[in-house]
Amino acid sequence: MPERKSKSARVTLVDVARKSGFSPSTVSIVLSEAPLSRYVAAQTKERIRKTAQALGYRPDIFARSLRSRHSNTIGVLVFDISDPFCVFILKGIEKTLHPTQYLPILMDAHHERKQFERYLDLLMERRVEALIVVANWLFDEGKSLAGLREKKMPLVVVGQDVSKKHIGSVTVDNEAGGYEAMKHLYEFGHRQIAVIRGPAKLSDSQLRWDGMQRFASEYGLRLDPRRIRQLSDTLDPISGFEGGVQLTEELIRSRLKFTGLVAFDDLTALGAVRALARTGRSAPQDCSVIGFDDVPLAALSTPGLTTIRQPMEEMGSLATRRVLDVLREADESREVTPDLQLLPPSLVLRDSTARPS
Amino acid sequence: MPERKSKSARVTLVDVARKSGFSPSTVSIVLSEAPLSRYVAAQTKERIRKTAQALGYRPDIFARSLRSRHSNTIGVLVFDISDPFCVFILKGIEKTLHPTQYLPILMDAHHERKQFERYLDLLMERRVEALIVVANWLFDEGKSLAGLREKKMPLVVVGQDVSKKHIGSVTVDNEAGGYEAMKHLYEFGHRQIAVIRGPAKLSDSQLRWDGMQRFASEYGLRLDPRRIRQLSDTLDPISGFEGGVQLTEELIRSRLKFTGLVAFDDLTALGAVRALARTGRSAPQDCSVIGFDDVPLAALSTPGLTTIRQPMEEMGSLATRRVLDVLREADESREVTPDLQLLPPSLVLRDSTARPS
DNA sequence: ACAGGATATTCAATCGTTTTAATACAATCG
DNA sequence: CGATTGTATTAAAACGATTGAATATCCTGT
Repeated sequence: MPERKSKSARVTLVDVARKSGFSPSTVSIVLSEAPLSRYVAAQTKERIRKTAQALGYRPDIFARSLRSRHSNTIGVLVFDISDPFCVFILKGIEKTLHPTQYLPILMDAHHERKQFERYLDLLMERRVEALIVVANWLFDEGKSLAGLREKKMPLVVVGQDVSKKHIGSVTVDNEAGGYEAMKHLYEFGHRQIAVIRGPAKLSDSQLRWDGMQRFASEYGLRLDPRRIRQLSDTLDPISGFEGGVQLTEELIRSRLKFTGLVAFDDLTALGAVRALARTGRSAPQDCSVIGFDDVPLAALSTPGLTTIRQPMEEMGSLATRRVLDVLREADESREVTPDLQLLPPSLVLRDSTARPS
Repeated sequence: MPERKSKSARVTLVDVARKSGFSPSTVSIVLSEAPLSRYVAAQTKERIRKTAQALGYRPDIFARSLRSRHSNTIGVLVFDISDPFCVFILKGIEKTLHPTQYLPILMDAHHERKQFERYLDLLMERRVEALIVVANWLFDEGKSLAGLREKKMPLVVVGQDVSKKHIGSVTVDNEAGGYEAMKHLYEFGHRQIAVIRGPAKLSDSQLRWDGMQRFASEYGLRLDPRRIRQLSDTLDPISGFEGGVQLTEELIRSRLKFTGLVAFDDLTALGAVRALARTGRSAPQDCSVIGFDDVPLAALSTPGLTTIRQPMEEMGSLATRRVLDVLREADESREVTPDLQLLPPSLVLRDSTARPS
């Protein structure tokens, strides 16, 4: 007599139990490697695993999560996935999460506040156990995020410093980066250096500028305010490029000589390169240009863009390890003081900078 | 006397039922807008919704999915998220899914076959109701994917044509694109045109080349085989750039004159631009260069890259609508013949092409 | 006055796990 | 020898929703 025909294709834990001759409890304990499995005879484990394999059993994650109160997922909320800045952070997150039990659930806020809130909500609904926010730009989502602290949801923001709101943050050391950028041009022999600062609302902008000023004062370099420009506060990530083009053209029209230019980021730098070309100049012959970030484009443009690299994959990885740490200490959760972690930038030398001619 | 203190913060459907004075069934029916809610008095609905709101009730998706057998998720498996080609396809998918009940779950195979299989598995485990595969490059995942057909899982591949395996596919019309690229250079007056074809293993390569040949034969243009090169079959998406540099340098060294170059894709084109620059030439003055794809970089490089645009967002959107259609017809699932849908490419004119001097 | 349909609500079973407490037996201890 | 401890397994109660069948009431037409 054939075994009773299963009406649905679904193989359940009870099926495995029946077939293997043990109770559902035991099967569950073995297959989910619960603490109690310490007491299960090796032989039993073996047999259960074999039959599970043979039947092609796959646990139902919904039933499992419902009962165990664990979703085994971590929410990743990114501000704009089309910003090349994000992608390698995501890679870092993913690689770090890969060997763990956790699965990342990725949401893209498309740079819109409403979307951000909505997806944040959706992630809560999906019962993620922790949250990583990848924010290249940030308005004042602090409010939405602060609410999470009360729910004891582990949270780290990467790319922006919100440690003042007692939210764990991972960023590059922007101040050091600004310092390095300026230093690089200075060491090549540039003395008349223009700067395109980032949007005022972005904390990165000030920090990078601080670094440049620190270098200038340490080395007795004068940064003429007339050679300093600032990007406007638009939110579009691409606007850095347009801004770079315009502000560089302005600088050129001002007739004030400059042999080097520190751009806020790579997109701005590419804009500068474009502006130089439009006016019959070129980098680095007529003006050295250095960017910030080291987005993938930087290596592919001509000339290859010299830039200050953010260790993006490492940033993603670090952020991930932080939330994992919190998750592990679950109950004893010592309420680890959420603080800022800075990663060092590094200079990537390509072809857009050279000695002044 | 205060109401009984809830021991957990969790508000459940039963709580709403108690508080509103209706049974859990009714509450469920109302809040999930089940068919039966047609019969529920408007007043009742109102009251239930109000108390749910007041209590801050959020349904438990695990319980819900467990019982209803619906995950309300759609898997999106991308080959390599750092390929700029993908990003806008993802945007298209997301935007199309946004107004629906479905949530995309994104996985990145990191260009590795093993990862691909693993994530495919994970998505099945998560009980996604449909699958969209975003494949810029594709080995022969046909096998893994064919298995899905048997499980009646709606599936569409975007970016590669696997319609021969009876798998729904959405791609750009590569043949037409190749035709257009060649036509553009021809109309500018170029007659000595070099071509860097794509890797042999990529079906795109042949199709684009077919289109170029068709144009050539229609217009009596001779494509000298000595001006034709082909990228090697490496899998790294960035390799297009390196390949572009090398093959263009080869072409230049060959002393064979060419005033225009059709590159396989934008990265290859950027490589060509780099090679020209290295040898003291420049686009478009010494040689017009046209790419394919219109990745974000294309607009930001200097010179801006003339290219054949793939309507990426539209491709993502179309793919999504296709799986949604299948999901809607759930039971009557007429087993819609999975076939290929082609979207038209378009010429984007920038600064890397011009009349020959 | 009653069958039968439409409206409005509820009962109770169920989805597939995990987990707590219980059972059964063997070994060890004082 | 009774009590304790440690192994090995299981029974049964959750987890929080959905759903098919059942109940109850109200119309409406004949």
